[in-house]
Amino acid sequence: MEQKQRVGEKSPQAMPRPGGRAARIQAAVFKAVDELKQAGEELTVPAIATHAGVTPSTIYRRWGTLAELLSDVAVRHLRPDAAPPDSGDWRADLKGWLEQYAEEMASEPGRAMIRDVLAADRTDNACVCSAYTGQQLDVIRQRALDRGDSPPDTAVLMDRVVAPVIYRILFGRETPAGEYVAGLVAEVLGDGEG
Amino acid sequence: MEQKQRVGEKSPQAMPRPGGRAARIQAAVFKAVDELKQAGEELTVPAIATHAGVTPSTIYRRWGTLAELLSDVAVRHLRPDAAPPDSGDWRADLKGWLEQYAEEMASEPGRAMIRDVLAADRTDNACVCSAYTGQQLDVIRQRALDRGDSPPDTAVLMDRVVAPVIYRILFGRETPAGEYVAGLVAEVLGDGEG
DNA sequence: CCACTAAAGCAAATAGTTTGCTTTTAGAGC
DNA sequence: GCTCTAAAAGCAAACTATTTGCTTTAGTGG
Repeated sequence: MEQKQRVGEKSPQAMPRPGGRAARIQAAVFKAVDELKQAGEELTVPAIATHAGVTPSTIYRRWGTLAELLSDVAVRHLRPDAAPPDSGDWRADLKGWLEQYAEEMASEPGRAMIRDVLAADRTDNACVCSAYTGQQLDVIRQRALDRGDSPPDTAVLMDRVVAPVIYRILFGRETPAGEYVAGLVAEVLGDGEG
Repeated sequence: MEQKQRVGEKSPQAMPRPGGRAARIQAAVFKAVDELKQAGEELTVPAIATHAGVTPSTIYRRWGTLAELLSDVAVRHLRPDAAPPDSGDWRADLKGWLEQYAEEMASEPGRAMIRDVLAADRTDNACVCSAYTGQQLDVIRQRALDRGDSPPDTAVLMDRVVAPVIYRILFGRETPAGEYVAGLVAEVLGDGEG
């Protein structure tokens, strides 16, 4: 018989058997990570396992390493929960969105999440993460297109605006300020089209 | 007598007592890391210690964690060993330098080094790493200035050319190709001035 | 040359990880 | 709905890595 495969979610962390238990345990473990992080506890696999009411070996067998688990937790939080606000002025929306994005990513939790995503051996989470960003930009661009405007390509926005912000967060001594971010947007809008 | 402080190197890894032994052991450990990596061995602290003829506790006390050690090893390799070649045409030099930089960073060893640098808790190594890049760019810019030309600011080059390359390496599904890199340079040179 | 101290060695204790085996449970076919 | 199957969880015993207290070594300054 052929595969029926009605996968409930296409979330990170492929679940070859999407029955209730797998999901329940995954949720418990993710919650445990969040709660321990919140509480400022040491994030170790045994600690997470205990807090989640699960055996360490369960975590090791599902995720392999702590880094992979933390990476999955991070992408989860990096998934945007809403489309960028729509003010009717897509340039302003772009600027606003980027300012918020930069602030969020430059914050300590934000930086930690990026670090966690990148620390995993598996590279997919990083791609997913940047795909989320691209999708947000696409939403803003689509609104511009709908109004007959011609916004820069998503790839251009990623290169000119997202990449510099992330680069500075990862490699810079000080975190990118709002003024700097606004400058990036102004530039890409300024020379992308008259 | 005042401090004589003939510090052999001002390398990363502050050495409060620059006597011969500290340096010898550091070198032995770094070499051990390189050799084990080369040999495809599992990179663990005990393995490195054994290979370096040193106790694990020495490594733990000096570096704290494997991640910190690997980070220090990585910056060491990321330090440029020579100034960018000088062809007399700084635009060509810039393009050539970036192409080589991108290729090096996008290679498996290159990616691993960036990962290692970013994985450390201490954030200084990442800054040092980007400072190296800035210095290389400065050399090229200085040549342009010496000829009365007006190259883009280093910060602009970092944002427009280095950041996108690194972003794509870290977050992208496929590695930035030479054509793409050349395009970035062309753009920044194209609209930075005339 | 001696005293002083930072750093290394050593080894025991602790903590984290892996693994073989057993048990549970979701899903498929009847 | 009931059984069968196999993926995934539990358990516990190795195993490996990390931490730590104490001792020893070796640069540095007197």
